[in-house]
Amino acid sequence: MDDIVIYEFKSQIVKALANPLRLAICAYLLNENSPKCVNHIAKKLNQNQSNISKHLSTLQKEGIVSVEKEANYVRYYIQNKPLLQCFIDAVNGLLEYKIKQHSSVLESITDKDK
Amino acid sequence: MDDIVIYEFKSQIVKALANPLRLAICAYLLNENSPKCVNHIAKKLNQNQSNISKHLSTLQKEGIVSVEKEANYVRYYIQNKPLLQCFIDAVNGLLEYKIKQHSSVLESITDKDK
DNA sequence: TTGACATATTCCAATATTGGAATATACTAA
DNA sequence: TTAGTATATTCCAATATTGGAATATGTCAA
Repeated sequence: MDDIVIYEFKSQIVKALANPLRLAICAYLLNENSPKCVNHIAKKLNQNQSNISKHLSTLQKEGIVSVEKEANYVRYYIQNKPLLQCFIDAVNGLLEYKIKQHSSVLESITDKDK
Repeated sequence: MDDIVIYEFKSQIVKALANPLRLAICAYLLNENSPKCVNHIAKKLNQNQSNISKHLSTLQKEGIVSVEKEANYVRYYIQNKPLLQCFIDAVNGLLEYKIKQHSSVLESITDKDK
């Protein structure tokens, strides 16, 4: 198709989620029912503060997380939990499917040995 | 969390989809009801053959597409259409949501001018 | 004001991604 | 065999991503 531009925008969203640490941050915030501050998340994920801050910033740029400021704390939360959960579920499904394929290939190989 | 390894695997799947051209390829194959060969896809998307071939290869590595060979043609198709459609739907939702946020911010700015 | 703390940003080097061009491989038909 | 076609791979330079270290910014409390 010619509307490659729209895929550019879509890929920006996907790219924001295409990183193990950012996926871990999302998974953590999805499971919590209150906004969490940067240091808290950093400690939970055993990462340094500046790195987590940067990753949260890229998630925020794509509208995936948002912030709530109080005193000198900045607390992050998932903007649209149901939507992000759909995304995560789809990824989990794709991973499961990929693993199943792998194992069925392995089985067909070992079956031939019989 | 400590199981960063699992997020590594998940991010590999997401990365395979984190590219505008690969999203366009997926969208195209999702809408078709028969496998398509490399040159065909390349022409449809107005891209050169080697580039499309490489992108298809990265999609295949993550189990997103698969091939069917006949003569000197290699035809690609989406492995699990419902799952990939879920992924695409989630991304579309996230993009719509982001755009809505943007426009509501813009509205609140113009409202203040009144 | 000052010091202490939370967060953001900059700098930088290592690594990964990207796409075009050229080349290699594979299959078919004559 | 050869030529022709489809696809895959290699090479390479440009660009993007990544994370740590250092620094900057912002807020509070004394």
